[in-house]
Amino acid sequence: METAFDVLLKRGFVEQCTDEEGLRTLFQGKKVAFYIGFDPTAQSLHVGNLLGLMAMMHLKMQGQHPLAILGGGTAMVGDPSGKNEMRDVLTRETISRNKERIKKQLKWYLKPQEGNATIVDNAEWLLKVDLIKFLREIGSCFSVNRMLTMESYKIRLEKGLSFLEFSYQLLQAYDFWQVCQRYGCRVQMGGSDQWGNIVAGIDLIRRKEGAQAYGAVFPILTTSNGQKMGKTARGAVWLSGDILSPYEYYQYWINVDDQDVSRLLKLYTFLPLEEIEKLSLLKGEDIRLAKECLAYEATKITHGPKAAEIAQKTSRALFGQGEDYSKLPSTTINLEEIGKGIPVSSILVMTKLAKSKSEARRLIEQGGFYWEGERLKDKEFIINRSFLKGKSEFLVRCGRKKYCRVVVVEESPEEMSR
RNA sequence: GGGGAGGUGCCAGAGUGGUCAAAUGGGGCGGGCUGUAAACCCGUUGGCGUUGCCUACGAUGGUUCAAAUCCAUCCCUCCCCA
Repeated sequence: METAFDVLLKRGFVEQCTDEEGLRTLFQGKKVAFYIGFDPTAQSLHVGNLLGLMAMMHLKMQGQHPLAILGGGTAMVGDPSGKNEMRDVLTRETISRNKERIKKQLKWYLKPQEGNATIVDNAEWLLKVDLIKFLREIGSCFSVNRMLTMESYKIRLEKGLSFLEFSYQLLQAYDFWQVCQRYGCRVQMGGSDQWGNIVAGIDLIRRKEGAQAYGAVFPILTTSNGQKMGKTARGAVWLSGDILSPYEYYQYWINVDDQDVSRLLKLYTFLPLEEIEKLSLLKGEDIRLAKECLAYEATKITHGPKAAEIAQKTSRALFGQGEDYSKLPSTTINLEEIGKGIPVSSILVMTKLAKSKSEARRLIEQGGFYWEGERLKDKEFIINRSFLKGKSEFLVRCGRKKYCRVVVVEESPEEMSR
């Protein structure tokens, strides 16, 4: 019989786990609480975190009970795993700001209000911990010798590791023990860099409870030629729409490597495996169709069906047939300003297509700027009223695939709101 | 606490008084080729009012006509010893 765990296995979510048979039996039939932690170290979760969320959603659909730990306590310390440099110690204010945002995201995916999913903040127990008691009860269970041999510390042992970060593993192990007691949770999952921390928790539970706990880790997201995925020019692929618009999110998926499509479809969409198999048979140019499915489904999951549709329409309009790119991110410019004349380089900065005027000039010079589809190579060009020819909306393109809409308005937005 | 080595651009890593906005590689960006793919080739990669100016080589002061380079103090990291 196929268990919920098998679903994850088949879709390629499991890179490594402690006891495959054990997990399979555990997931047979009855509800099992399992947990994944999310530390609020940034303003938003990113596609890497989404992998865990996808796993949680899958298991939830299979009738299991996911438990998300919001790492309000652990974020105070900072996980050194997988990092090759010391982390900045985040201020309490930053953490609590991030926490609010990330909690919203977790709710969006896990929908705890429907039941069968729980979100807890580990600050709840970690902030109350008494140091001496902790060291005696938990610290005594850890062997520094053993910790030092762990892969996750290896880089950092060369580059520097403070005690603060070193102790992170104890906190995560403690977390696991806590949720084991509080929720009867005996399974933890995470990114592959979490292996060490997860195993530490399993050991702690064995020592404290004499109980068997389990762990599984997801593969690291790399492109087929070995580079880390989830990076764009603008940094990580954020899940929050106000940092990365649904359109840009959609584009990220559309632009994925051919060779990664099938794997990503399994991981980042809920499409049935048979369907994915069919899509994987596509060859050459047609692979784009599979990418469209991927992009659409993935965008639907994080931004909703409506946003996904708009993103798809916009994308098609810009790169294929169709005219409706009205939903493309746009920048408004005051007509009065245009009257005075604005250098093109400034327009590029305003539309955020270039970070600075120097960069904008460079880009124009190199022939990477297009105004209404026409290459404009004069970096000193001044946009003025006569150039607009009475139109009030323009499509601006930068490079091969970055677009922005420029809308000319009579008055500045501030004046309009007054 | 003692001794040694270091902190350079997005990253890695040269440079050890002027010729340094800083070699080289990676990454990024732009162009070409294409399928909004990969690979490959070419160009580019601090900012600005761009033949010039400003800000930058851990921080702050100092020496000098001139400092990433010399001196002082401080902060941080690594290694060895305790």
